Amino acid sequence: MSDSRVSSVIQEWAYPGQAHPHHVSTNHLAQMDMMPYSQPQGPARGGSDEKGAEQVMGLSYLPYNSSCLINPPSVGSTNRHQSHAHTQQDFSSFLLPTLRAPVNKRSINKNSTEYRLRRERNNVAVRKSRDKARRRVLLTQQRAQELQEENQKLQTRIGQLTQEMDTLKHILSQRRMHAAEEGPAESDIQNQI
Amino acid sequence: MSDSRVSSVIQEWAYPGQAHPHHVSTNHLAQMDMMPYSQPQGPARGGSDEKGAEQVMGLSYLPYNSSCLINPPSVGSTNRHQSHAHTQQDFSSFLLPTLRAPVNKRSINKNSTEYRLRRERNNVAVRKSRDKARRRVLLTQQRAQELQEENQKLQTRIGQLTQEMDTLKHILSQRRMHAAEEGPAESDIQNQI
DNA sequence: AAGAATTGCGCAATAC
DNA sequence: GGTATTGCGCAATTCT
Repeated sequence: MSDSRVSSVIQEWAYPGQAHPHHVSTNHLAQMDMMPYSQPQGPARGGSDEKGAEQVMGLSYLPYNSSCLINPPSVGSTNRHQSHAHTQQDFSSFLLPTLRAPVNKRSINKNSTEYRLRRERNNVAVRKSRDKARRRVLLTQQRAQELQEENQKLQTRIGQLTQEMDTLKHILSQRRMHAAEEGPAESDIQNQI
Repeated sequence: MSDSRVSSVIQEWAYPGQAHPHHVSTNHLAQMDMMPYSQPQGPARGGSDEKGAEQVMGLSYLPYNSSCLINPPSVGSTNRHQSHAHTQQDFSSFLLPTLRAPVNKRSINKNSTEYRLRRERNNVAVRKSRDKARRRVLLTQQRAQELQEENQKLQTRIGQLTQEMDTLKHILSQRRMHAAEEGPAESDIQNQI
């Protein structure tokens, strides 16, 4: 509920090599709801795996967290992602110094194993969280459905009871009249109801 | 419910110019729920605008839809996105011909105005759709809440009616006894209820 | 202080 | 053809 996320303003700086992949989408056919959200092992989880992408970076442009990319030549991509490519694009070395805006920030090496690990862990968490959300929504819908049905039944029940009440009251009033004719006394009905 | 999306296997082919940006995120502070999902005009919608990015491309490697990128020199970015940069990166012209794998597919120029237009329209649609989904979920939650409350009231009402019924029945049985003492007759109560 | 959980976003595939 | 949905990964934040 507290979404004060200032949103990310990512600036592409690498003048020439500025592209930064991203997407590297994978197959995600298995929606398995039972799976413990294991890391999408190589070809697992989808089918063919993803690749791609080594981006020079995407730095955010925010006051509290703008990141510059210092894409070091460490092209040794060890992750299934960004398997190939990025053979040349370190323009950053001479381009960014000029264009790069918030040069003062933490640099994140998107090729580092640590980065990939964090990303992968987050991806797992994201999938888990979304599954959870989906289930929650479904449960809420079901609950609403059930409540609606129960409501219907209760309404019906109330209708029946009300009718019975009317009948009884009618009968009682009749009785009272009869009783009055014979001998005016015992007027407890009015008081009791 | 029919999510047969085979997932996308995006292959980065541009040997050298292969990077493809992506992200270019913008500030999205305004979550405005009233806005008609207008295209994120320049600085509008967030604050600072996004830029960046022209990637050489990312082609999918699927049987039914693998796309190659034929990033033509048409670097003339006209969109607010990728405002600057992409001043030179047409490696594709001489690199892809060699490495490009599934050369037989539709080529998508990610720098084309048409592509950006489509993307932007889709982004708008996505935002709209998600807002709608969010509202739907909220409504369902509210409805469940209301139904729950109404249910409570109905239950209470039924409790009251039931009790009154019992009282009336009790009174009637008393009366009947009295009536029986005086003169056994008119036994309509049992039949009427 | 660090990792997990959330959430907005854009992309691409696909449903409509 | 175009919009609407949906899964996904990223990054910023929040929660623990």
